[in-house]
Amino acid sequence: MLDIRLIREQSDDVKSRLASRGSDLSAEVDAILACDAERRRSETELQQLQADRKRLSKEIGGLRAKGQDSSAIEAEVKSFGDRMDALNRAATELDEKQRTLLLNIPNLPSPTTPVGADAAANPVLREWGAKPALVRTEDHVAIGGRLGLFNFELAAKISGSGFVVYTGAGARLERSLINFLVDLHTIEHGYREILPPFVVRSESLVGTAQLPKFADQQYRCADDELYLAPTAEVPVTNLERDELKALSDLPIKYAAYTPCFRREAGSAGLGTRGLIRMHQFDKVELVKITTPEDSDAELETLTANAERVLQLLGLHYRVIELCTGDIGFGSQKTYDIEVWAPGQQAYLEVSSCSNFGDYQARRMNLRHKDAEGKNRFCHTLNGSGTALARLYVALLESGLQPDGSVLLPEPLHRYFGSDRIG
RNA sequence: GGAAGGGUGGCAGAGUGGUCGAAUGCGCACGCCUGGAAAGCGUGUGUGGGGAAACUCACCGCGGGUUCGAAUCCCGCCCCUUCCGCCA
Repeated sequence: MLDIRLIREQSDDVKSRLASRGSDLSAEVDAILACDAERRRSETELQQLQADRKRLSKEIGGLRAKGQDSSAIEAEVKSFGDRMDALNRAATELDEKQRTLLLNIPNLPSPTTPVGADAAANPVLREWGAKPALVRTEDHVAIGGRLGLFNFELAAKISGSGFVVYTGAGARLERSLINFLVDLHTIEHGYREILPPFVVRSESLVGTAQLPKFADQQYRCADDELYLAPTAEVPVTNLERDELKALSDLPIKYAAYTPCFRREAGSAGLGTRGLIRMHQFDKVELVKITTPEDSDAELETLTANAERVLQLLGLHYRVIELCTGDIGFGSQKTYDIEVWAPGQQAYLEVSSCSNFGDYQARRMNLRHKDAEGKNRFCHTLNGSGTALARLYVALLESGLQPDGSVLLPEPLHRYFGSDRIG
C-alpha cells in the first residue's frame, strides 16, 4: 500500500512511476485523491461537531451536578445528531473506499529498477558457471519416466491435471532437496527455520498483496474462508503482522519449506511441460524484515544466499533484474535467478528475490522503533531459496550420464544416500 | 458439533454511564546515584486523522443501538482461549 501522503503531495511523480510499469493508473490515482479530499472534508466537519458536543455535554454534567436545569443545552446537542450521523457514515464509507482503492495500486518501482516494457527488457546482471557439455540430452519428463521418479497420470487420477506424484527414488530426491536447502539457509546463512500452516486467512493474503487483486489465482476453501498459501511468503511474513519491533530485533531472517498452491488461471501451457509449472510445488522461501536503511543491502545478500544453492549444486545459472514492466505487483525491485536446463535448452526461473520496501508492511501494520524512538514501517523482502520442481528438472537434465543414469552433485549425496539415480 | 470465558497502550492488567486516553506493574528513554554496573530514586513514554500553528478530533476487537454523554448498558458479527464430543 502506498502512503496516501506521498500520493497527495507528489501525485505527478507517483503517476509517472506507476506508468513505468506499463499501464496508466492516472485515473485510479485521481480517484484516490478525490476520495481523500472528500473524506477529509467530512472528517473535519464531523470533528468540529464532536468537539462542540463534548464541550456541551460536560456543561450538562456540571449543571446536573449542581441540580440546575440543562434542558436547553440538551436540546441543542441533540440537534447535532442527524448531521453527525450522516457525516460519520460518509467518513467511514470514504475511508473504506480509499483503502480499497489503495490496495489495488501496485508498488512504485525503485529508482534503480531498469525501465522497460516487458521481460525482453530485463538485463542479465551476471552468469555463473557454464552450460554443461553433455554426451546425452534428454527431457526431464523422459528421464523421470524411464527411472520411475514421478508420474503425472497417477496424479491426475487423484487430483486432476497440473499435479505430480513423486515415486520411489524420485520422492526421496525431492525430500533430500528440501533438507539440503533448509539446512543450508539455517545452518550456514543464519535464517531461523519456520514450518508454518499451509492454509491462511484472507487478511494474510491482503498483507502480502495477493488479495484483493489476485483472488482468481488462489485456492480458496469457501466454507471456511481460508486459502491454500501460494507461497511461504504469506504465512511467514504475516507472522510479524501488527507487530512493533525494536531496532535490536532487526533484521529478522526466516527460512521456511512449504508446498505452494497456485491455480494458474489463464496460464498457457499448464501441464504440458512436465514439472515446470504446476498447481502444487515445493519451495524453500527466505523472508527478511528489516529497516528502510538496510533493505537494499539485505536484498543483495538474500540473492547471494539463493545463488549459493546453485553454486553448491554446480548448476549453471544467470541472474537477471526485472524491469519496471515485468516487476511484481508489490515489489519495488526484483532479481530473478534462472537455472540452465539442458533438456529444455532454456533458463528456468528458480528464484525471485524482491524488496517490497514498506509496501507490505503498511498493509499488515508492521512497524519498528527507529533510533529516535519514532515508529516507522519496516521493509520486507523475500526470495525463493529455491523453488524445488525446476531445480529438480535442472538436476536431472544436467546430471544425465551416457548410460541414462543421473549423477547427483556431491552435497546431495549424504541427503539422498547415494551419488546417483538409476 | 456442544458449553463456558475472554478481546483495553510495546507487554501484563485495573476500570459497569460524565474530568477515563484510561490506574498500577513491567519494558523502554533520559537523569541522579556508582570507579563501572546492578539495585534504588526521579522524570518521561500509545496510535492515527485534521491543522501553518496554537490546537483539536478519533481510537479500549468490528459494526449498529440506547443516551445530552458509552471502554462501561443493549444487539449483531469477527477472533482467541478452555472444557466436552469426534478424530490423526
